[in-house]
Amino acid sequence: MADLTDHQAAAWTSYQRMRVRLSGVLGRELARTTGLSEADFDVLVAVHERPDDSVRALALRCGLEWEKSRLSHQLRRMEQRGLITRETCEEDSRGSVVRLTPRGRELACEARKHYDEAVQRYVMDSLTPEQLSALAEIADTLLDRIEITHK
Amino acid sequence: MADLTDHQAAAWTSYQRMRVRLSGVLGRELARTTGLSEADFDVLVAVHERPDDSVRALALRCGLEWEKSRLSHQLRRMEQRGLITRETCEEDSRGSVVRLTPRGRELACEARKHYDEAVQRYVMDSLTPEQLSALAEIADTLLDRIEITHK
DNA sequence: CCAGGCTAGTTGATACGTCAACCTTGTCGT
DNA sequence: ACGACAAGGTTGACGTATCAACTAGCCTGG
Repeated sequence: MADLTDHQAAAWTSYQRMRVRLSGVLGRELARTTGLSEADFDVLVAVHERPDDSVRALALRCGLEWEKSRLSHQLRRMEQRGLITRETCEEDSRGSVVRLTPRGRELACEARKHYDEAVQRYVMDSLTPEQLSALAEIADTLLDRIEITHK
Repeated sequence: MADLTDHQAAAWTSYQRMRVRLSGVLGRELARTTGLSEADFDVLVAVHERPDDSVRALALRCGLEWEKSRLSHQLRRMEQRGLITRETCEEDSRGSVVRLTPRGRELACEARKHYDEAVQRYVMDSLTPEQLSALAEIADTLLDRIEITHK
């Protein structure tokens, strides 16, 4: 197996730096404007997308592609801060149903607004339509690749 | 400020999924083959690139673009595991100098090999040269953008 | 129907990251 | 020369991520 070429290594470095910086600024933007972490945000948005602002924990877990213990810890903290509630599930009493509190709903909307605006500002405003399409295509290609070699 | 278009939102989602999956597989690859975390790896490689396998903590911090407390915590853990040592700096007794232990050096080389091979396998093998160049250009564009709006 | 295994979720331990407070040492203006 | 301030690092507290072990409810073959 040959080493990476200089060109490849440079591209990889740029990607890594971009990745770190980007989640840095987006995360700080969220924290500053709403006091939420990205994990909080992901959960709130995912739940808010469901009818009734409530969803089975299992479905949430699959949608987010999170470890079950990660979700469990995160939900515990969010419940303590009054963003969500947890009830035991009707159909399967092993399961639990997550529901947004009014405060959770409010923050979800607020955060979504700020977040999208930041993505617009930091990403969409800088890339040409061709670049954006190229990025999507690259991402989907790599996702397929990972999927395949890991199944 | 207009909402993101469907196309933009889809591209962003793909990027996010790719980002998460990719660091997931690369991280697990490192852990499996060498027992190192990505943080360990970044430090070991950065130090190993220096003459004498040693470097001023400050320089390391700048190179990695890490918070100072992050580096401090990380170095403490790595010192405990026998990967590095810390001595007080000659020229400036506030500072400290990080040095690889033999074991640290060995792991740095081993890990570098596995990591590059994984990048090759998961990324380079799937992308056309055009896609790779496009990715690098996108990353550099966004890095500039973040740099500018944040200075 | 019931024993084994499977599944949903929780818990505890440990590692990682960030923030703010702190300590020590250098530096610079006066 | 000295006092204030800045810089390099450490520490503690807290939130976050992962792994492994566990609990409890469901389901299926015999």
